[in-house]
Amino acid sequence: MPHHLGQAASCKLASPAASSYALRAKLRPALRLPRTSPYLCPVQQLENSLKTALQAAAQAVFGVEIPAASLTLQPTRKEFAGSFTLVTFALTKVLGKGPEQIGQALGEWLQANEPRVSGFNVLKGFLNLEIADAEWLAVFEQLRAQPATAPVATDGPQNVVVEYSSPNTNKPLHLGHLRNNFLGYSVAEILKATGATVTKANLVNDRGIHICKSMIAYQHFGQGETPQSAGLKGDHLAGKYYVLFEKHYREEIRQLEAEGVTNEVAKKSAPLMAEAQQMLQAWEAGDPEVKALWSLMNGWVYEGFDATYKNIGVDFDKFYYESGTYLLGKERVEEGLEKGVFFKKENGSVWVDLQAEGLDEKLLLRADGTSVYITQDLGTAELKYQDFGYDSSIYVIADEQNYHMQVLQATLKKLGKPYADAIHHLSYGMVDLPSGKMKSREGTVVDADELVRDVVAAAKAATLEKGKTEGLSDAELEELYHMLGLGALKYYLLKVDPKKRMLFNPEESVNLEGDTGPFIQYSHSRTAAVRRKAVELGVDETADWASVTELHSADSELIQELARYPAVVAEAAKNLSPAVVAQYAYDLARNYNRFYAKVPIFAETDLAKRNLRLALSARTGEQLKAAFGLLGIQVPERM
RNA sequence: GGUUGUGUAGCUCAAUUGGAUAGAGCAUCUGACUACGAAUCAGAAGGUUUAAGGUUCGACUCCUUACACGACCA
Repeated sequence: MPHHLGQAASCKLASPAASSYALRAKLRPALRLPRTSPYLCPVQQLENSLKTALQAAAQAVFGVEIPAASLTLQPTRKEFAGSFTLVTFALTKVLGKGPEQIGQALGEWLQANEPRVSGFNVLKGFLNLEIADAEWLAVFEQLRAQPATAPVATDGPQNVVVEYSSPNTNKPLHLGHLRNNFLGYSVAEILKATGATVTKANLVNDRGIHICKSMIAYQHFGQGETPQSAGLKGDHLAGKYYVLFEKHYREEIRQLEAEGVTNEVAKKSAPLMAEAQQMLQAWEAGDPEVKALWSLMNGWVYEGFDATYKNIGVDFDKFYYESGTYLLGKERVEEGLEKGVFFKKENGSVWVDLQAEGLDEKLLLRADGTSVYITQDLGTAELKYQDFGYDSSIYVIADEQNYHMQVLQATLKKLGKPYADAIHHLSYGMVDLPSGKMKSREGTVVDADELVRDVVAAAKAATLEKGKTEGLSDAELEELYHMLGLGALKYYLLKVDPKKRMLFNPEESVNLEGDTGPFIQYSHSRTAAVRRKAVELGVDETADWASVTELHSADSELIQELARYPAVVAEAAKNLSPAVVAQYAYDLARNYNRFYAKVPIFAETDLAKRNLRLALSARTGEQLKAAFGLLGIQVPERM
């Protein structure tokens, strides 16, 4: 490993040399391991027991056995009475009756024989079931038996590598990288919440023509400038020279064209580009002077990245560097030739034919023996498997590389790699601006560091305006502004389905009302205020509510929302979608605020009810914190 | 040209994977702070789900065709 990215680079999962792939393959013939049975959340358990009761009802009333799979139970829509709805259309054929008739008959039987069902109503083909308050109290008890952060067992993968961020070292991070970083971090945390072992990996693209461009420009115009002397973060300094290269390079092309050279030839023959190409060759040949400059500039960049990563709150367990892996793929190419799944053309270049897979012929190694992108990807995939023996390897990469990732997976399959099926491309859409696409050449790229500064400043201004932070120290205030600014930004980027292209509106991103991160952070700080007040009033925290028999609808609705959290985590993990968690956090916060406005807590005269509501409020706070933790967003005690 | 993704209120996003009258937020309008925190809550208005067919008890969701925008591959 040629470099270290500061503290973030602590590779606690560094692989022991003994863990060879061959050994692991023997130990692990199948990628999917047998699992403990998935954990069902209280709501799912209730649904299952309702299904069993419905089967019994069908048996008793119609004398027909219904498979559980044909019973579709869903949450009742808000405008109707009830909590669960059975769609009876699907049963008309099996039971030989009309949908209303079925609903009525099943409902009557349940109300008479199933104590959990306190009432029902039928509308067309929908049977709405009302659940007894005692059952909701039991559900809440069951939920509370586990802490909000308890792992949710699923039948998903248990040993996962999530590769994300993977920046180029010639310029600082921008808005697009932020979506990538937030997604990668969050998906890793969500998978951890299912009990999986997760390794966050970063494959740093530290070699190639792009960094040579920065280096050439630095040699020409740098005059020994350093991040310290320039007062610039290292990544921004490298970016400055990359821009300078492009500027002078364009100028050279223009001059050549003025002399009558065609654009195509000018691009290739411009002196600066020739120098950059030469430098790349010198680098590959190990030229000590070039390597020294490369180390120096990359070192600056890593310091800059390290600061940004720290600032935005993402981390990594393992760094890979292309300078260390780019040659590895050639072995895989040899392997493919030996196995006869790759072929050589007359000029010596190596290809794989993927037409049977609906793809194309793909170049794997150039005629001169130099590698292309996919060559190193083949090598890195193998290396990652040697290091971690994963049963799932997730690549967080923008959807412009969909084809590339398909080719990678298909090629690994051709090679007969057991881990080929474990590869998963988490493909996310690009981020657009109101002005259109981000284009680095047109200078419309939103810089990550600058953006973070802006959102934090906006959070600060709004917080000062509210003026509710009396008693916080200056340091605590700075922390709060940062928490709120980043909360707004992360939530904004994560609430959208990853696979969809999205629009970044700077004004909306710093908004803190409605469907925003700060709204949910505010809701959490409300639960914290309730807790403080309870302590202030000397309410016994262990006080129970055993005598409560009747609930307000706001109570039971909040319980129902709270109790589906484990199912939400499982779904988010299955779909690799932080948006599912974000949506849930918003729903829970809204539910809580409604509860807060509708029913009294401290003014409640029935002390058992008051105790229940305190417990509901506390649990809401824990789950908002847990859910936001999965998104990489912190929540404040007051704001 | 080939492959592929997307298209939902003025704008940004949802829709339990085929279920009820398609839901939220922003913006607009109206109400609620000497209530436990108004970064909140309650309400109004806003839709031929790009278009046309098809599949069935039922379609934003599945199929076909067209259109628009994007990405990738020559």
